[in-house]
Amino acid sequence: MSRPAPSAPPERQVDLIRSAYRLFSEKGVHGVPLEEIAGHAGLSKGLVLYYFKTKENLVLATMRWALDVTAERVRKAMSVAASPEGRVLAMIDGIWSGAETNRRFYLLYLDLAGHAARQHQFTELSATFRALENVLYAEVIRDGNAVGAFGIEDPEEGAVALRAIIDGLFLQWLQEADWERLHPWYRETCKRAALAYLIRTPGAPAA
Amino acid sequence: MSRPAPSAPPERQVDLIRSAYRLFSEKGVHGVPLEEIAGHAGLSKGLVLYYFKTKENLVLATMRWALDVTAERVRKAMSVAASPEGRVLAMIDGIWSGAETNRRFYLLYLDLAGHAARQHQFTELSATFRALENVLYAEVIRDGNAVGAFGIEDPEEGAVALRAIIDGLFLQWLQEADWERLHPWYRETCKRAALAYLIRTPGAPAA
DNA sequence: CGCTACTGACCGACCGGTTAGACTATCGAC
DNA sequence: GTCGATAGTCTAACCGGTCGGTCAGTAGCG
Repeated sequence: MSRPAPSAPPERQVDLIRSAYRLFSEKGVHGVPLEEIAGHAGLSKGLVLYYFKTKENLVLATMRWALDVTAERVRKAMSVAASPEGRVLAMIDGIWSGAETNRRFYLLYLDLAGHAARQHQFTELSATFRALENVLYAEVIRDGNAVGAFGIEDPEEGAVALRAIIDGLFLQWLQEADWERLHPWYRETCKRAALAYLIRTPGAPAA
Repeated sequence: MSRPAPSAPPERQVDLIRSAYRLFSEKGVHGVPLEEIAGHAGLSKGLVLYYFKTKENLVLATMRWALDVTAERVRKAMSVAASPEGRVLAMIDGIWSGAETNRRFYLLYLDLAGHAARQHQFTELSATFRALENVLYAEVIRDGNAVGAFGIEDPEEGAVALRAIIDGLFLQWLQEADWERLHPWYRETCKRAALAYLIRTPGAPAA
């Protein structure tokens, strides 16, 4: 009754990953027993191990999934605008899409960073993700340079710095007690800081 | 013999905190049992609970201690230089003091951020620390504005952004597989990014 | 004697992982 | 067409290790 027709098998794995994602970001990876993840998805603990073999695998899969979804969201947000400044602003709007979503993702991302610094399984995962994102950022910067809007000598380094501004603001924002109210302020601060960094000669438009 | 003359009582607590600090940053707060911390300091587990009552208290005390020590180090580093640019550079040199030290501190700081976002005990601690640091940053920016070296409208916001650059670079650096080699590069990138953000009109000295 | 520092044995909860088996579902053999 | 056989999905009960915390008690010291 509770599980009438066994739907498509891969379906269940995604259910588990989704409920793991939510719980991990709420309580931290170490704070969530497998039983809770399974229960939250209406399944039994044994099934989690059946599909993922170990908890670490589940964590890995969950992070991969979250990274993919988020990267895709950002990529989509960037593709609309035309001018370099516009693309940066659109990108930042896309990244700071909503308090709840951002909080969930970045809390998990924090866990990932901690794991990446200590276990090479996670190091690879985070390196891949960062490399992908940084290519995007560098692209935007290169475009901006080409039109004369930005003046960044080394676009690769610029990408790292731009990313630092974003990540660093998220890191601070996460620790705010009233993060929900402050979300818009951090988003706008992010825009201002990013443009202040990228645009070397203010007031001078295209070349 | 092993504990001949009971030295000053607070001595032992600092021993425990120091060994906790080292182990927490190596393996993460959840990865270190009390017994290991005590053993590492040549004491028994019971004593840890005797002094700190709970593990959470020990974690709190350890983070407080690490924050204090680090803040003091940064404060000292800033006080030497004269020009605004010089102070910023000295500050960044002071912050990026060494790969080992930085890694230890920031890995613990990452844990703190995660806890701060979920438990209000830690929220307060991190808020206090951030407030203190941001006052320092804002001060430097205000000084730079006054001499015409910087062009930041809102020094408070500038402090948050400056901090974001630093934290964000640390966050990325931590996840690098070869963090030891890359430490100098990140430090210099930090300087360039900070100055690029702070100095609005390059080439234009004092007002 | 009483106080503080300290230990080691112990307890109970928690949790990742194992296992035996139930319940289909598909498919070939007759 | 139906009857095993085999495979895939899923559960519930269980196991064993780990770890925070308790406690009874010892040792030195004023």
